[in-house]
Amino acid sequence: MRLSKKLRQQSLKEALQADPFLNDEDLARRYNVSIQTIRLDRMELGIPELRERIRHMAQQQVRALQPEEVIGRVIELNLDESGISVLKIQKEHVFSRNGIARGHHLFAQANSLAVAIIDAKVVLTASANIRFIRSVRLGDECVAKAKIVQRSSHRLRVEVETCVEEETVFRGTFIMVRYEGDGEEGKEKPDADRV
Amino acid sequence: MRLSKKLRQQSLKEALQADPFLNDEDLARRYNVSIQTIRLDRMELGIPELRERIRHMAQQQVRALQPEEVIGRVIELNLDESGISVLKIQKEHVFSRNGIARGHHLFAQANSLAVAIIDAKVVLTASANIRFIRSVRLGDECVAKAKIVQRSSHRLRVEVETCVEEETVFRGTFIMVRYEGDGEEGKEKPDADRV
DNA sequence: CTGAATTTAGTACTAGGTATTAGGATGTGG
DNA sequence: CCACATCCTAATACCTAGTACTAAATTCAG
Repeated sequence: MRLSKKLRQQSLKEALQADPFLNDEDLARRYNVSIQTIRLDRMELGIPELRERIRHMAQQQVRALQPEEVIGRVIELNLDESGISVLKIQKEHVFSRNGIARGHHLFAQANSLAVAIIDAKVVLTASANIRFIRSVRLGDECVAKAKIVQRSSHRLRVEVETCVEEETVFRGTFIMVRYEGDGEEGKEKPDADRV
Repeated sequence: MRLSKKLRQQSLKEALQADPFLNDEDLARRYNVSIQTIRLDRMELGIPELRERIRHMAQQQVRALQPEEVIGRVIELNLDESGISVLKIQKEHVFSRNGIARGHHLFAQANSLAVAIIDAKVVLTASANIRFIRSVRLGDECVAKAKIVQRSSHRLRVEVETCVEEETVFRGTFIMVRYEGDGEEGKEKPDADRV
């Protein structure tokens, strides 16, 4: 038997969520209705046509593809001194069950900022000591401030503190290693203490 | 002046790499040639039409969207005991300049595994102490082993060691907090020590 | 100047639609 | 049972962004 309009539209919505690559013809076959019916349904549900849906996905892809040199957006940078980056917590950063950000995203913001403020060809993290002080939630704007607090020839200590509206949510100390990489950039691991 | 065929095709390739959303008409205007010329160029360069390009990108997007409950693939799991996950280092995990994996991806693998092995409604990371022992490179298979080494009512210590072919590349100790979340799942932060 | 390479024009056809009009089927209240 | 509404389908014209193909015009190089 054919589904009622309501059920069909409900199902249609879910089907397209699961597989946005279905065209109207596929859908018409699936629900045993005419293409026109499917089109009316899409109208009523406000679902754009296949090509628009695909285009939309591809556009997000552009953003997702960006090799995320730094996680978050750098808003201040004093090379070899300090830097600030901002990360807005989106759906993809949180546990779906409770809307709390996964720790590694805060870590990633801090870690990549620590890398970014150091002026060298190659910068790697050797170790880190971190604390997640308060939970961060969907929609929060995390402002990470990084500062170099100690440096020797190629070893640096960077402290990062991340706040959401003046409240500290994360603190970490990163030991970073830098190499000028003069002529040996692509070579194999020179020793230890890298990532 | 108009570019030579060779130069135009070179430039075309780069332009589409930078912005795959350009259609033939846009390109024809850009290079002051006819649409047909652009189409010949695409043929010769083996560049598919706009819609195919977009479709391709969107398909990758599907994979990228997967909410990555655990970073890496879990291959063994003894709930409330231990677990193992494997992460193959891909292009998107490494610094393009040297092919070395960014630290936060190793951290993410370890952290999400630490979350996964704990049997509770809500599990958060309170703090962590980590060391990046050796650099990990493009193509490496990182095998992370996590073990709960200490537990009290809602606080657990998890140790994670990640190896690439028997060689330890990462070690971390994570202090995790669990909540059974009985009836208060969606509520605001109950206290501190969360992420 | 000639011949090849290059560019352009034009036609027929395609997928996957939009937008619109109109007609048929089905159901429901009076 | 009729009337009206809802729902579904059909048909047409049009759109974009192409492919595939033929043919003519232009440009360049020897």
